[in-house]
Amino acid sequence: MATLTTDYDFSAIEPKWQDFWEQNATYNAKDFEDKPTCYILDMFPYPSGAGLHIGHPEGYTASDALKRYKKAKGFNVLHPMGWDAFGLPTEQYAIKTGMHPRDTTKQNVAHFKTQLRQLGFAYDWSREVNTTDPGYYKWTQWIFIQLFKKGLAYVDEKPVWFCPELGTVLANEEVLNTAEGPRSERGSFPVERRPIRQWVLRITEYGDQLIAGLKDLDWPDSTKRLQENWIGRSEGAEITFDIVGHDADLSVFTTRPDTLFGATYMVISPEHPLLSQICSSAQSDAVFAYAEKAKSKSDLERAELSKEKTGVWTGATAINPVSGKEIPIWVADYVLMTYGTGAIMAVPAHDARDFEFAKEFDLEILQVIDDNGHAEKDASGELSEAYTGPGNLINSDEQSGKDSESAKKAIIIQLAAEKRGEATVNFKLRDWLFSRQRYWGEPFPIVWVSKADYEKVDDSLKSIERPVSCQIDGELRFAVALPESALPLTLPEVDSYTPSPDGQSPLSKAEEWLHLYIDPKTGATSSEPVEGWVTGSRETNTMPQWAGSCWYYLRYIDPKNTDALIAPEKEKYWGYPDLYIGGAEHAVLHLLYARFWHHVLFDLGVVSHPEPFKKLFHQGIILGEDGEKMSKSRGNVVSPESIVVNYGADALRLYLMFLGPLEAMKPWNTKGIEGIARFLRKVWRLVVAEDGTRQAKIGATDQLDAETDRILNATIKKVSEDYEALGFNTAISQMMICVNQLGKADALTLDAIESLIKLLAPLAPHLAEELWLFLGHTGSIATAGWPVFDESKLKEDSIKIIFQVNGKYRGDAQFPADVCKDDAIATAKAHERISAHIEGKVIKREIYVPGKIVNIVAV
RNA sequence: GCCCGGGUGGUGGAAUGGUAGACACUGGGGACUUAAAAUCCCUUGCCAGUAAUGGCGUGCCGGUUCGAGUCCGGCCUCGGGUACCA
Repeated sequence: MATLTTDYDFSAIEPKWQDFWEQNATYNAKDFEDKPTCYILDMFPYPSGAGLHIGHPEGYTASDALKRYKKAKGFNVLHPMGWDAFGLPTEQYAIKTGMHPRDTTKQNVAHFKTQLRQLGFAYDWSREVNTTDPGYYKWTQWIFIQLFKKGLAYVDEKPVWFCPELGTVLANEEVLNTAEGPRSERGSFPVERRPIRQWVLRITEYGDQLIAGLKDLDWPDSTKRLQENWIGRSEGAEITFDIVGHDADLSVFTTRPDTLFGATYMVISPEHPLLSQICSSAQSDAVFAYAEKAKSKSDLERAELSKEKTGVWTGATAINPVSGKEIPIWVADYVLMTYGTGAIMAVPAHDARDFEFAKEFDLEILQVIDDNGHAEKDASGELSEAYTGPGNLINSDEQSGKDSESAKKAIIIQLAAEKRGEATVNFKLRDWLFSRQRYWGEPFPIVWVSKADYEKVDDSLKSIERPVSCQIDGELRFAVALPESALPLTLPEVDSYTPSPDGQSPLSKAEEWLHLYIDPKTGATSSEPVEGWVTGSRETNTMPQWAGSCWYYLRYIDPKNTDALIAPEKEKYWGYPDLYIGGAEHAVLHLLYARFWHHVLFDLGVVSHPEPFKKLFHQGIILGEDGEKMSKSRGNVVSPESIVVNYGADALRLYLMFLGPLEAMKPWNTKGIEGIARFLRKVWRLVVAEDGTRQAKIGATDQLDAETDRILNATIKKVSEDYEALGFNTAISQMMICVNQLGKADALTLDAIESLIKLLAPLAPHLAEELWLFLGHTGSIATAGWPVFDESKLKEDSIKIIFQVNGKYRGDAQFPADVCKDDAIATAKAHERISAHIEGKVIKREIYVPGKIVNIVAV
């Protein structure tokens, strides 16, 4: 099968080896093989119609190279690929063209796969997964049922972001705050708030575990911190205030119970349920008008327009539970209904927002924490800013004199005794809005039945501790899970993929699919009435795209299992991914959602480790040549395909890695690839002579000259270490140095050339395989092992010592490797330039760093 | 505002506290060639000098050190994330 070209002809070489790896299953993982395992995971792509972007091959080259390196080192490597194929663009295309999203997906996947192959990525395609495959989403639905039964899923009608253009609700995280107002992240369409019935997952119940689990993860610190901030755990207290003249009381959450004596007013959110009850008749018009205005604004708009604080007094007052003072209750939109209790105690002296508000409306500011001179004051000694630091309490009756920390505890204990408060923990993290009013997603395996029928349904199909109910078409309905035997619940065929303008999913029009009869004992379903069965209607929402991507890394381990999500013995053999490579744009959402599901699966006993991704690496973004983000509108997009045509996949791979550190954001530079192309031609010519025969100097000696030998061994060492640490850019530099040196040498050993080719193989696999074959080997270089360096060859027999005067370089000299301190210093002082610099000066110190430096300190 | 990253030649980037600029790209010069491509060699931080050499140089200011791109403190600036979370 050899193509004996005399020149480096990548277009002939590359497809041949791509076929070879696939046909020989060279890089397929083998379950239970008696070798150390290595599971390398890429973030799987959404197969869009546009095909691969230059950003995809960056991370994928790194993982492919690492995979080949690990394989050569003797690991049983699992490196799979799949498709995150549910999602909006495909569905938008379906709405426009009427083409079934399934068919579009099939085409796009085929295109992506071809492109990935052309780049030489040798995935284990026998383990390919596709989130839209019923055999896959059967288990996505299965996981949902487990969440449902554990009481971690519920339905809520609440104001959510709705995008009329996309016809669906969006999670808070999928909405961007732009100059034109809130817009959808995908497509940048206007979005609005609408109350719609939603499935929600109680991710907040895992808040503590998700924070605690971060501690042992080998992730970039910045990503861990990002998740930590996003979860936003804060410890504090819930405190109850009596309202004057009302039976109702008002609870607030605070992280600063130590400042309670300084609470001089309270604020409730405009959406607070108590608002209409407590506001006085005199104030009700003003309060109502204010609340209406606030409601029309979103959280994002409120924040945006928050240059000045606004608010209205409700006419009500509350009692400060420790000072007994009567304090006014205001309504203001700077207090969010979605965090804590939707109401706060305002301590203007020690909270920047409350301070600003108090100044605006001339409310009392009482300092209760001694700032020790840290806070700015005006001429009359009044605070001119809030002091938010800790300190000893003042103006706080019996608590005065205590420091913040002990006062917090003391006040909580006191309040708890009076049943007016308790220590609590709050999270910034909200429950996860888990439904979309779309067609192209996993259907919920849920049937809605009446209350009377619900009571007949077997417990195994229910969320027992927390029954899920809601109003559908004016009737109270209860959620029942389908039994496992009914999975997968597949998508029905529909006439139109267009969601209705009222926010109903296209599935709501699939009448035959929608209405059914269900056996209350087993959950079996039928489209015809059966004696003793009850009527029900299916859930018409579908799951968001995150669902399928939450657990795909598990399915690669056991992709075809029809009886379980994953077989326990395979799960134990492979464990979790040893390395997960993907963009930092998923630092919060995908990685948090997947961790949440994995924690739940761990609690269910499905997996044996609580955390899915022990080690995470973010590849950087490749910018356009103008240093800006690549985008069609800027016209700076580089297509991988055109590079492959002109330079070959090996050149593209090498160049992507040579651009800079993998984690860095770096601009593309088309000219730079010439250097890599030159390098590959040099490697080729180092082995293959112009007449197509082996270069005569290979094997012309059985001993390399010392310098070449040293550089070769140093290269094996550095390249191995760099691959291990994903430092591909410096590995390539070192291989260039090595190739330049091998080119200079008069005679080479065969072993030297073979070592170099092995080192290069992970990054330029096609070229390496071809040269390996050319040198007379049969079979893949993947099985040829990894070169080993000889430590003794790294030592130079003469070493260069740098001479400095006062820390400045002034010369150097060669010494035998075992030179002693006194000789080095004596030689330095005798050196022409050194003596010129120390002449007439007093030598104060002589520093000798063995084998490296002599520094003479002279004044 | 807060939280992360960065700032090194004309460019991408190298540098366990030890000669800053490895390795490349670009530019300049040369060899080979009828010519071009390819290839090879020299050169390429700035200033002064024919040169040897000297001075200056890793965003800015200061500190620690015999010695700082690297460690510490304070700024400036660019990029990303976040948005009143009590």
